[in-house]
Amino acid sequence: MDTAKRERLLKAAIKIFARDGFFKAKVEEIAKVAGVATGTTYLYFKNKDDLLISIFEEEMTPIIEKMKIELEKQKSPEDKITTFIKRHCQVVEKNPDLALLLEVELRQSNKFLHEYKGTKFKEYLDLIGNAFEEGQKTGLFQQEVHSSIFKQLVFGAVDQISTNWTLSKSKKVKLADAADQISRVVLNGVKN
Amino acid sequence: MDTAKRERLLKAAIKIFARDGFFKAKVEEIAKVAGVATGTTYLYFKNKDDLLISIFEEEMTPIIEKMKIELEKQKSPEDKITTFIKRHCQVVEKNPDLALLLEVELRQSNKFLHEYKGTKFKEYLDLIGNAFEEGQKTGLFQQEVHSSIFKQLVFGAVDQISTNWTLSKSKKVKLADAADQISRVVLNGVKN
DNA sequence: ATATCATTTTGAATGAAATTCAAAGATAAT
DNA sequence: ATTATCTTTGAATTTCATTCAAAATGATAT
Repeated sequence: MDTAKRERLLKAAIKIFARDGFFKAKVEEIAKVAGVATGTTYLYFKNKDDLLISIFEEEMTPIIEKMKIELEKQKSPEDKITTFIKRHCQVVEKNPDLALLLEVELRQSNKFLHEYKGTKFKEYLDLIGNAFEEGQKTGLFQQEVHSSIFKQLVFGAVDQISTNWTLSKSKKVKLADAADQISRVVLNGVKN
Repeated sequence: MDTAKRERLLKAAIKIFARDGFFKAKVEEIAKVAGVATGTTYLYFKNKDDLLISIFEEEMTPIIEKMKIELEKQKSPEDKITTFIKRHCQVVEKNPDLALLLEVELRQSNKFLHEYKGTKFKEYLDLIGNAFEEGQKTGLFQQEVHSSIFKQLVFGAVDQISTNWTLSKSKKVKLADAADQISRVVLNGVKN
């Protein structure tokens, strides 16, 4: 098992999937970009789907870990939520190819790879949910809003805005500004 | 141009796309369900992507029209936004197959994401954006939040929550309750 | 260093599905 | 009824994902 070759294939796949979309992307081209023959791809990955799943597994894990560490540094639930939104946007800004892929394929995953992907994505969402519940316990946030609604509301908002930013050509709006506005609205919206 | 035949193809496509997913669905089977030969599909639609985009266009148009009429009845910007969220959720609840198709499969189409970005979707988003700007003018809503951020925030939140509801098996949470909570958070979040 | 065996890589062959298009069928006009 | 035009057909073509027999590379023993 040549780890470097596997890594080259993963990076090439991120690039090509982001550019062409998962279904239009040609395995032949991913192999070419990685500098191997078409068939070699199938020595390192079961098939095209497995290539996508491996990207989730291997690229998402460290991102979630870093996010967890960052949130633990924040003392107040408010700061945790602000930090989550800000850092999510920073990750998107820094890895537009990966972001586009995760953003767009996530829904498909929700449908087809539900069993596999469920835990990883849930883990990410729960970072928001847990911070919110903590804030509810201390009386900072309203009791009337359910945490499972709040976490999806925040993720949905951030995801929509950052996906749109990634796809837009101009990039005249800074994503960090958008992050500030999202934080302002959602926190103001649930504070007592 | 045989309108009835075109309509039969569209309805067949909604059925088969919803059952098998866009990429697993075979054009041959859509044609069979519609009672025409495979090639006939290509006389009415440019290709498989165009079939999906046409579903979006033609099913979305009456939905947007009804939403517009409903919003015009509301006097305050606040009521317009609450109504938008509530009615979006009602439409999703009433047409789960179509909703799933628009929410999940549409995003898989490269054409939709990169090339199409149609006016229809913008039109829908602007219903939120316009209500928000109206509220800003009358001093009801904060000036610091930009309408293009607000409209995407609201749509992203509603879409995330309703997509998740559609995909979830249990359906124990009522989507109408979720809609109330979303309205509460986003309006409370931007009010002066 | 050479022969033998094992592992990895290759890219042409296979199969499945989207798309095309020449021929067949239907409709209208004279 | 015959010719011209327009529509539909489905087999042929094209485009990929995936497979696999052969070639290349590497490891081990003599």
